[in-house]
Amino acid sequence: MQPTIYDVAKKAGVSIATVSKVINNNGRIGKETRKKVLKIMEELNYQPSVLASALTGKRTETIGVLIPDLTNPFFAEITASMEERAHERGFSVVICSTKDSEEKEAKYISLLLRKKVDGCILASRFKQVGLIENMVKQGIPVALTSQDIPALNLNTVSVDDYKGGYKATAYLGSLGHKKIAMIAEKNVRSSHERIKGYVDAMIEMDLPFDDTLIREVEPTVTGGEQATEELLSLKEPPTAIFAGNEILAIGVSRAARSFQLDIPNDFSVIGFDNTLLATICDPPLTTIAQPIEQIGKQIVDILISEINGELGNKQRIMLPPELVIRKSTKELSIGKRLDEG
Amino acid sequence: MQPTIYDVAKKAGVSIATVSKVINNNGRIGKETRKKVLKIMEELNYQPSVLASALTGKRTETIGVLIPDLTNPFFAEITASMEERAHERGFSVVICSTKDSEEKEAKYISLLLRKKVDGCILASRFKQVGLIENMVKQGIPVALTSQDIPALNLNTVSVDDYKGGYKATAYLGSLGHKKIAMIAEKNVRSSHERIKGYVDAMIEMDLPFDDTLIREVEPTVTGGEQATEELLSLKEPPTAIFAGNEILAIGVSRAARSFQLDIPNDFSVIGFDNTLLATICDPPLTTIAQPIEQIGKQIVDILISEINGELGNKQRIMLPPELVIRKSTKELSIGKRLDEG
DNA sequence: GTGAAAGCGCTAACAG
DNA sequence: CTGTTAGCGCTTTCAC
Repeated sequence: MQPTIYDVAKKAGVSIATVSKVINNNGRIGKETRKKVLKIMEELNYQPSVLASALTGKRTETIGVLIPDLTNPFFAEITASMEERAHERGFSVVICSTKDSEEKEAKYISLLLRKKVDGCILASRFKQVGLIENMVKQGIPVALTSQDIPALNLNTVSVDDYKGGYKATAYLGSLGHKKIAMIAEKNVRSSHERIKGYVDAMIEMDLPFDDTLIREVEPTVTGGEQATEELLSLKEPPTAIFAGNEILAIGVSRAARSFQLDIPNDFSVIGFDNTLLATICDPPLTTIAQPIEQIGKQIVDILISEINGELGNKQRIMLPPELVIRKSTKELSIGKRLDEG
Repeated sequence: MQPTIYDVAKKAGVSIATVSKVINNNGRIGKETRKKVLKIMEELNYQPSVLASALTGKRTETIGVLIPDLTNPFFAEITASMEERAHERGFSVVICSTKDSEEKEAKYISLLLRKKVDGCILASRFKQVGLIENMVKQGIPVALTSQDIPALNLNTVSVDDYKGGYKATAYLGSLGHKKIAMIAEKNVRSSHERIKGYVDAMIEMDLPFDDTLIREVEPTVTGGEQATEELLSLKEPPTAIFAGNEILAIGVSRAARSFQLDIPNDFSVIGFDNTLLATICDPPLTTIAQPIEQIGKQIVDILISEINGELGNKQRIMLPPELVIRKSTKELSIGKRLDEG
């Protein structure tokens, strides 16, 4: 159906070797010959088969990307960034949503192996370290993003979650808030780091806190909502909450509103990630921005470097998070401060 | 690096033909032999190369998906649904974001052709009909979603945009709103259909309207915001707006609020799509739901049927949209009705 | 039941 | 400069 190199060769009256050379722009080819071959390729709308090419030892120009869930704006955005960069670099990406299922992780890794992808990016929350080791052993380049597995020596690009947690909390403190709570996603390494940042900032600011102020929940709107309701029902409720991501932050806002609290006048919320959601919700969220674009771009670049064998030793890059101030945070009003006296 | 069929054959003491047969579960193979080969494959962690297999005429088990933009929740959600279904059916997907660029459309189509994908899904806003015809001519199965190109006889799954527009408008009317405006996305076929639905509903309800009540804008929050500001500045401003999608609807809400209008008490908004955004914004949006899951699933199923040659003639499926009532719409208050006399 | 061998479309020496 | 040829890893007749 689709023309092959033979069709081009025959029609151009040359050998397939010659055609191959003009395709790959190598070897010495006469100017006229090249022009003729090019013309025929055009006429036939010939597209060289990446399959056949890869079979002879070249690359498939494909990288596999495993993410937990495309419908989560954070992953959608980072995937978009990886996809864009990969295409710029001549690679395409095959996306696999693991849904946090170990079964799917295994299935997709095997799938990617069979398809002979040139490399793999595991974005966040990949569970089975053994599978990763297996790939590495088979010689396929692997890179991690938004998660670090210190036990493995792998290329990694992630944001400094600890610093992000610290910054968020410190900012709330700088606004005069004393009672600051944190709602974090459960069972995720990066979330633990954010909590550590929160804790250290609280200690450093000499602000009292205890376990009741730290909630680990499912990363859903209702998760954030319920935790907030509980927190606001405390005898001494927090005046500000640091939410570990923006889905949670939206839950926080919703609960606060149901308690008749005006954001940011009565109550402040800060999120984490800086996805579309932060700009879209009302009021727009103050948040700790991850450089999503840059993370995606850089992880792809590093993976491709490794594929090209250009990498000496593994890269471990930690990008700084940044505070983005919008409308969901405000100085604690004098009245409130006096209340807390 | 990775083991091949030869490695397995040698270690198992059989020929590669035999191994091939056990892989594909065809031909007659002795029970013992099969067991032994299977065991060796396991030991070697052998993954048959899809490349080599495809080169002999089998499928690549890959489908290409072209969408405008992954960071748009609607496309992210539909992509997620397609990806999930494709994997269930044994296919993987390579994602290409066209960013509405004709250059990228052409580049990605060519890429997918070179990779020998088994088929292609074009999701919305694909511009160059010629490119599609080309693929079809080369024998590549193509399916369309969220867009119909009546000139081409292609498999299509989309929502009934006309009916959706009609329903949205009729619902607003049923709430007592008389002055209903529409803000739609520019230059998109499906958007035009939604407008038609709006117009027909207005006429049928005998509600007055003219061109000033219909705005076509860029599909951004600010697009929706500005249009709404203009509409609300009219001598007789609308009491309800039908937004062509949820990004626009969020812009509408924002502008309404800046006009000191309370949603839904003073002002109603209805959106279209029913993405995450509708549930997340405040108040949650009443909207016309597209069956996103189903669209994604069905388009994949149809494409695979065509790949398998199981399809007699092309399918053109139009799914019904559904009204989802949330908190952004409300009966027009008596006061307002009297005002309007 | 099993294996030998041709061929899928292309690349990479190696000749000429 | 251009062509011949031997694979790449696998499938598929066709013999045995």
